[in-house]
Amino acid sequence: MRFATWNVNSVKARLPRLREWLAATRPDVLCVQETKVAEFPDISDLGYRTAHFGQGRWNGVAVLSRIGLEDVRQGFPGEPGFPEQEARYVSALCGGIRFISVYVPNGRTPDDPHYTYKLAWLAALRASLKDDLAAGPLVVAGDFNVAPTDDDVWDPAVFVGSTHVTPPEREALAAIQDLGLRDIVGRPLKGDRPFTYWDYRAGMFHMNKGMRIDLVLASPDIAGEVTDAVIDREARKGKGPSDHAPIVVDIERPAGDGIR
DNA sequence: ATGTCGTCCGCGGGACGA
Repeated sequence: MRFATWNVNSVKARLPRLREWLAATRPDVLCVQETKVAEFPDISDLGYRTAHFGQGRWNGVAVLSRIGLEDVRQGFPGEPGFPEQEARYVSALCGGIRFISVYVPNGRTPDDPHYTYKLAWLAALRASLKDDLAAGPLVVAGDFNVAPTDDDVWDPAVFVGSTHVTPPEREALAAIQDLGLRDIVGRPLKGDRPFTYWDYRAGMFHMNKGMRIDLVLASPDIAGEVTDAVIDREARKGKGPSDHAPIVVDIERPAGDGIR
């Protein structure tokens, strides 16, 4: 079985590349972030069903699956809003695994109300995941907007005083992992840094000045079945890429336990 | 790092978010 996560930065702008990538990579399940549309485009011709929580101009998350899509949940109990709920969480059961696609609030700057919102959102997500973990195998994947350690940013000195690297953000993320979720780090296909995001500006991708802010966290049973995990930097190249690369994970479990 | 790209409004390019 193969699954993946990808912040596409607008599914409308990315649709040709998303379709090509799905056809070439054929994940059984894909967690998508930043769809930026109200309705997800029809990709049923590629064999995928879609669970989408869209908001329109901002945010938007989806789970795409070709191995079944049951018990869809848009948002989670106790989820904070700003002030209203935003489209940052959607989950579904696919082949007996709960796949959760998350787009964690950016936080903007540490003195911004959005930063407080980010910390509250992560704490509430932790409480929700604790219940989900008790129910069975799960994967929570997406754009966490937190670099777990200084090794996960191209130059820690540049990020002093910025969001994504502050101790409270890292502690909130660590508290989620401490539930027993394992961080499945993708292999970089070039260089030795597992970055998943490079700013569009200033040739950052070309210079490999990136960040690892997209994460795949898996329950122990799933983590123990991982045979490979790769950051598909090819998807960050060329004309009209997202600023994030997909993380593609292979596990030895047969796709969908026959549920297709 | 603030060098780009996406959205919206609304018809040209500015405002905003990331």
